Amino acid sequence: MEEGTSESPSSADVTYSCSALQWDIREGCEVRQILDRVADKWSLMVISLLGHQTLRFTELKREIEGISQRMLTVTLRHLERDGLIERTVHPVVPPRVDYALTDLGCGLIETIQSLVRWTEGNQEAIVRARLEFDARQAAAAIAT
Amino acid sequence: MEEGTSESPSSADVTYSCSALQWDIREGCEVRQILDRVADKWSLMVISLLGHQTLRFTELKREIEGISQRMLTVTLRHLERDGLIERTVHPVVPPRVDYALTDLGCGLIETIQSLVRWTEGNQEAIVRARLEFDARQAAAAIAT
DNA sequence: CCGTATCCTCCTGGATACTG
DNA sequence: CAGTATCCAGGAGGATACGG
Repeated sequence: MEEGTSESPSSADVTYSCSALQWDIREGCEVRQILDRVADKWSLMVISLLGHQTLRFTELKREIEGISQRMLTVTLRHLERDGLIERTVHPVVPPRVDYALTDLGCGLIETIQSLVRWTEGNQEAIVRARLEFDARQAAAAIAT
Repeated sequence: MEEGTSESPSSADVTYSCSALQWDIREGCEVRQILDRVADKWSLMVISLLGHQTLRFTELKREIEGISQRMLTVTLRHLERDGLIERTVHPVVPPRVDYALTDLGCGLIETIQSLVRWTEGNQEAIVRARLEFDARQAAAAIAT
């Protein structure tokens, strides 16, 4: 497992005061780490799927088409380490492992939804901004 | 500029229905893209700094210790493209360029704060979960 | 079934040097 | 001052094969 154990290998521990958001961003700061987890390519998929129900490894893999076995394992371990999901091993053959959201994980879903709603409410504006921006770029390129 | 122009180079356009979060995650979906922007290593720093006041390029670079000139430029372009910040070039010598948050950007700050508050409110639980997890890992490793 | 171990590729992002 | 261009190292993540 080479992914970097969230131990924050970089020793640069600079502190910035960001009063607009009322927090200090440090390398390896909590906020940063949670944000990284939230923005992780697969984490949100897993969290949202487990929002409905408990699922086992293979079921998750089947639902999340495109994820590799390795990345599903890695993602699940991260979420488990952070206490967002719970892993239950049933001592049967063939092995059966269930994954479920913890209370902490449920709370995160609530929070994320506000971000999602904001995005949905403003995505038209964003798309429009991008089109305008790209148009300006293109115009500038032609002028060269 | 090799960073991938958000044009979504991957043609895999799979759709999953995630009713827990009430949205479809597609490769290149809007929600994903905004989330990526929010979780970007430097974006939040820039946004929060511009939350107070208009700043120029060098001022931002000075405030965000550790950022390279290239990454500041890239980050600013992305935010500008999405309509979150506004870039004003003053035709003077030496050149002066001001960056300010747009209304859209201000709205994003509001939204992010709920995530930040959640993180702050739960970071003790998360740290505790990690310690327990790591302890279990260590115990399992010794047992080998 | 549920992983872990290994390899290998591509992308991100830092360092550096150069322009208007 | 405010970038752009180029090069390059390191890590994320996919494919594959194997183990309990």
